[in-house]
Amino acid sequence: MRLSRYFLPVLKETPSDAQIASHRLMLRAGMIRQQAAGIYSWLPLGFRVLEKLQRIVHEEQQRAGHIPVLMPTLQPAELWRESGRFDAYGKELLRIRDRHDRDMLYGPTNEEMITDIFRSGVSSYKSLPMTLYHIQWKFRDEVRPRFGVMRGREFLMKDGYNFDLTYEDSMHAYNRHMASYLRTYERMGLKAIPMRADSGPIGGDDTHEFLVLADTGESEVFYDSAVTELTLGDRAVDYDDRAQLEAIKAEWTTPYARTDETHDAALFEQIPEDRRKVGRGIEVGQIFYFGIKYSEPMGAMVADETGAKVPVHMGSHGIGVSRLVGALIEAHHDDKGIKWPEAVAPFGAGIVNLKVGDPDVDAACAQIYAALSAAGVDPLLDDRDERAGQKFATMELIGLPWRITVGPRGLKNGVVELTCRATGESEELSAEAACLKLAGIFAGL
RNA sequence: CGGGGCGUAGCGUAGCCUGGUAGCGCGCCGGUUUUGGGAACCGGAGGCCGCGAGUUCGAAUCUCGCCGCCCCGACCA
Repeated sequence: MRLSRYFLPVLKETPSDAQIASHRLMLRAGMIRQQAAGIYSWLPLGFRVLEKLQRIVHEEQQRAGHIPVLMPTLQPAELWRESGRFDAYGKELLRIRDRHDRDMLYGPTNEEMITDIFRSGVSSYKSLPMTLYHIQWKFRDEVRPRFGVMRGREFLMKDGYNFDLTYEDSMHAYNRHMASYLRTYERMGLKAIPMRADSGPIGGDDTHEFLVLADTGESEVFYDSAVTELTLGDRAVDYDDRAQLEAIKAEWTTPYARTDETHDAALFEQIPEDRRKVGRGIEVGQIFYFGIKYSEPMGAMVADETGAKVPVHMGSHGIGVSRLVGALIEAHHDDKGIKWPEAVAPFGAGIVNLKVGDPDVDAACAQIYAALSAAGVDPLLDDRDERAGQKFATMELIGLPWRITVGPRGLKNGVVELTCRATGESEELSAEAACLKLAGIFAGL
């Protein structure tokens, strides 16, 4: 993309109603624009990040064998009356009436609807196990939205629902989600720690939430630092291997890690003192097992081997996709701006043309642009007629992981400058070498 | 939902107390000089001062009502 043809409304000054870093930076980098309290438009740069996150989530879900669907944002109240939640949910549920005076709602979650879909299409245990998921906008009419997209009223979420014949099968689905979530966050460049959690209004027995450590997090967290050392790395995960998934779950959930809701001071004290950590975290996902809470009242039954109709065991599992954008920035920024991990950066590299109009510089930039595009780096070329300082500041603000600076001075010596946003380190090398290096870095993503 | 605060140009703000031509910085447009870290100068465009009533000769300013937004707390993915 060429910056001169793009829409990137960056702000030099910070809008007054943004308190935390991610909110400030998202507004300043022209990623979002607020339309009402807790409701945002996603401008081109922000939309790119959101799409990259969605792609990773889709890939990892499908790798785990989960099946994508798409359910509507608006739901009929009838389904929620069946489960009893239409009246039980409280004011966070946005209720709407259509022209025929029918009660509708803007879905904050989809347990009822997915259960309805399941019961109308599945009647035998032979169809199990099955996990359906979608990525869709949700709405919770929070009393007090804040922190930009981290706690908006409208938010994009991946929510998945598993259907299994037995408790054991359902726990396998739980572990599958645990492992796939770990992979998902790791791919995004985040360290998310599963913590034992409260089940809240969705209800359920077994549940973990995934928290990204950040000073601005909304929850206080207590953990054994050993858990932050864990990494899935290149490990081959076989989602059908129950023993392996059980082991992964044990590995991540054995070290103490809890939010203040479930914190147990006595247990915490048993951790060696140098590993005992207290901090704050941003919740970016949660997995639940809730058994037959919905399948029984809503009649989601299958015939088992004996022909008896039994309610299916279910769980639901969410990843806060739009919130992740904020969490990523909280985890990766400095006083100059955002520092995107390569896998989720809106563009892989920025090419700064220091002398627009100079035939040699223009030609070199075009060449680099073509090479990076061909290599899948997805570059952003700053071909505006602006001063160097302004271009550098923009690149740093929007946080592209790599910057290639091309000017007459360097070209005279046959070099360009390659700068890493994360470390701030620069090196001079030929344009070809710079492109080759970036191609290598992005090849694995 | 309790407490506090704020709505003035795209963004940040002054003016409001004490009523009388709506100002500044950034950004934007044109020009000249500049050009490897947010340039300088000259010229310019852009405001129903959140909305509605009231008081007054006269309201951004005072009064009342409404709407919107933000912060702290409770709540929450």
